[in-house]
Amino acid sequence: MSLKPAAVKAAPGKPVTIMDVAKRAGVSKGLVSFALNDRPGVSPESRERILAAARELGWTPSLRARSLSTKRSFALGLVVGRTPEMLGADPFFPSFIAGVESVLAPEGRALVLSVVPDEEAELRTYRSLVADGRVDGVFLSDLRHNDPRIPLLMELGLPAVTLGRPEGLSPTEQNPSGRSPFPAVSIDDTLGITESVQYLAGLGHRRIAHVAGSASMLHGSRRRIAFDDAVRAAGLAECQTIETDFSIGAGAAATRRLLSQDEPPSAIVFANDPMAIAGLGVAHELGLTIPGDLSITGFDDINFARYVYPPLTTVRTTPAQWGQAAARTLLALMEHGSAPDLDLPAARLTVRGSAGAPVRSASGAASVAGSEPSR
Amino acid sequence: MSLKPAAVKAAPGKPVTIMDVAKRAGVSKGLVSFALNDRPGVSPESRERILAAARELGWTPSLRARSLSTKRSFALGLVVGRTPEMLGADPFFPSFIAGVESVLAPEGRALVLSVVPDEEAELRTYRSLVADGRVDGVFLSDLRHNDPRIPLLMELGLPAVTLGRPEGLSPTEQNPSGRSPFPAVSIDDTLGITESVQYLAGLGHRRIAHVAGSASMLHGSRRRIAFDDAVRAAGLAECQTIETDFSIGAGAAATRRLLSQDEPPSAIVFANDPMAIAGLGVAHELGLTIPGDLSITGFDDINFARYVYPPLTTVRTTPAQWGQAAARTLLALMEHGSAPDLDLPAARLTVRGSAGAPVRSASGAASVAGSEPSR
DNA sequence: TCGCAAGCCTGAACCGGTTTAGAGCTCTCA
DNA sequence: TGAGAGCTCTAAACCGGTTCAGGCTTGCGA
Repeated sequence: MSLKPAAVKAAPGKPVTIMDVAKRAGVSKGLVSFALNDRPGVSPESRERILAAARELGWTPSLRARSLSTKRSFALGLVVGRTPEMLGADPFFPSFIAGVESVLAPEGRALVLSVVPDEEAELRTYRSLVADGRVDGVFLSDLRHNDPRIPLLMELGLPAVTLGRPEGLSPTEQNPSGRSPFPAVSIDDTLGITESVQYLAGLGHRRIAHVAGSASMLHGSRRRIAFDDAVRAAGLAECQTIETDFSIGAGAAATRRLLSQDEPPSAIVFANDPMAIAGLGVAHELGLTIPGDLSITGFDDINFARYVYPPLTTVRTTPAQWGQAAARTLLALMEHGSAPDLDLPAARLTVRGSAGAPVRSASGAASVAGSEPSR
Repeated sequence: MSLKPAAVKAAPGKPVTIMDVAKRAGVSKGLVSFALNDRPGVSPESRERILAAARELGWTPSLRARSLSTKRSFALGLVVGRTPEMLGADPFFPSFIAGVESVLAPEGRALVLSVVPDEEAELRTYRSLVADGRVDGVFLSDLRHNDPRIPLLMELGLPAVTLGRPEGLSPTEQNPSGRSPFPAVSIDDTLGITESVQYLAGLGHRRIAHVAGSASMLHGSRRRIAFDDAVRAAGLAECQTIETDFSIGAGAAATRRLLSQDEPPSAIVFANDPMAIAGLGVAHELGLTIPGDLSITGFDDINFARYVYPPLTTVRTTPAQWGQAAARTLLALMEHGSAPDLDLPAARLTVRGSAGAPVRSASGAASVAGSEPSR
């Protein structure tokens, strides 16, 4: 009885099917299916015989056939609505995807990725993913106010997990409560902003500016609100906020604008690291010393943050863990029909060198023109 | 005759199938299939009637059923063998993927993405993608010497496109010529390195170092050879090369090592931008002025390059266009069974501020303090 | 007028699984 | 002893397309 190992598929002629296994085990193909999906109604002996036959033949059920009869695709989708530049600048997605993959791969699930430039293409993509039955569920990132994707996914009946808790959905006929029906996996990012402001205020900064992300994005406006709250709590005068689109270029432009004012801020809180790094560059270009003349904090703790000069004081997030948690939640949702919301540990401030005590504490900003103030 | 637009699927009950269309058009389902895939043997009238029926019912053929009977998946795969950190630091893949997507989406093809940490997982992933019939072809990036993926893909019979021309395959039984059977889409990256060295030499640099990528990667060793050649052509003494793994951290460490020598280089050519940016940080930290005390060039022209200080002189590559070209080539390969190699325009040097004339031309390292040379 | 080819079309097999109705058997309990 | 329950298992339908063998018309040349 030569038990050939699975690897020996020998004849490249025809792939082995469930029928081959059934014949070899001397049962019907239906029973093979039952055994494989370990469902009740198969005697232990038969089950063993069937599994052995499958092993010997090196048989794996055809995903395609399974897909057709079960109407599932065993794949999850991620649609990223960003321009290539925005995507490239921000390491969030690569890390997030790596986290997702680390959960999906062992489960035999694949990830279908789409990158689309605008909202119209984004919605169209969800529609076609569903129409083609490409995916069984999707990840929803970069939540926006009154996000059109949520009613769309409800309409399409596609399971989803949101990265963060959606808010500001206007109630619709289908969704009178205005609440998202999808589980949310969230990381509190307000604490990091709060800590940043507290830290800066504690160092003696009185004029702190905020280079915010797009207010149409939930995390953009949330961080902005956290900033305002923290500023108020710290008893600082009103502090300036500039809204951007989260892009590097916008971060540079905002920094330039802030620093060219009569009374420039002595510290800037950036809503993400790429903008903070651009801000660092602008400050250097203007001849400012960091953190002497200007303190800078970022958000995300991207890989670069540690290696720019001075190393960026920033808020550390963990996109890979977020990806893992989101993937697990989505799988659970699909398996049990529901899954609880999940809150990951809040993002905390990581202190490095880009923020420090201002050279002159409160009075006025150091003169900007010449690089060296007095000395 | 109410022609309901496709969008009106009304009854969410049962999805429309090819049978519904056949009935409505008064033909057999076989003929519908023929008409849809416009194959000969369908009269113009029938074809028109069938397409109209399909339109009226808003019918799209089921991808799953098509997959089962045609044994195709209408999806392409990309397996990225990088750690999350490496992936996140380098915007190559996001841009590349965006380019790929821009070609795939209109064709109704999807992209299946896998991120794996090591070579073993990488090879396993290709195997399971094929076993599951998830993809009809794959992109092969980050080519290595004697790349094990090439014989594997040949064995699996999976169409592929290589990013760059593979070399150094040892001949095997199946592949006695040792040549890759897959079309290659390449960008000459040696010109950029050559230009970098020429540019630096032209500015008066005599001691130019190279922080190279991993020599096990084809582009790593190719850039290194280009560097050596260019150095020789410029008549410079032997120049130092440090091999790294392309990571930011390694770039920083290499820079530190180079600059701590008795006779440090006056210019460093980095094999990618993340390392160059880290180099910039180290130089600043050591109190060096750039480009007065140290000139730096990078490779790739990532988004950050323009916004660091000083803006990075680097070699511009176009990953998105590479992605487009690779996707088109892969589609052509799958359609016609073969596709020609394609060479994209060579990457060229983009001059910004991070490289300049050394403060003191040849003799020794310049004094570090002042930033303005003479003017 | 017949034979034959070409064009159009149908019916059925097929892809490789899942699922369901029900057959056959054994066991239990009245 | 016989009805009914419970278990194991089979056969066949089904998912929704593609593909192929062959049937029916029609037209043309012999």
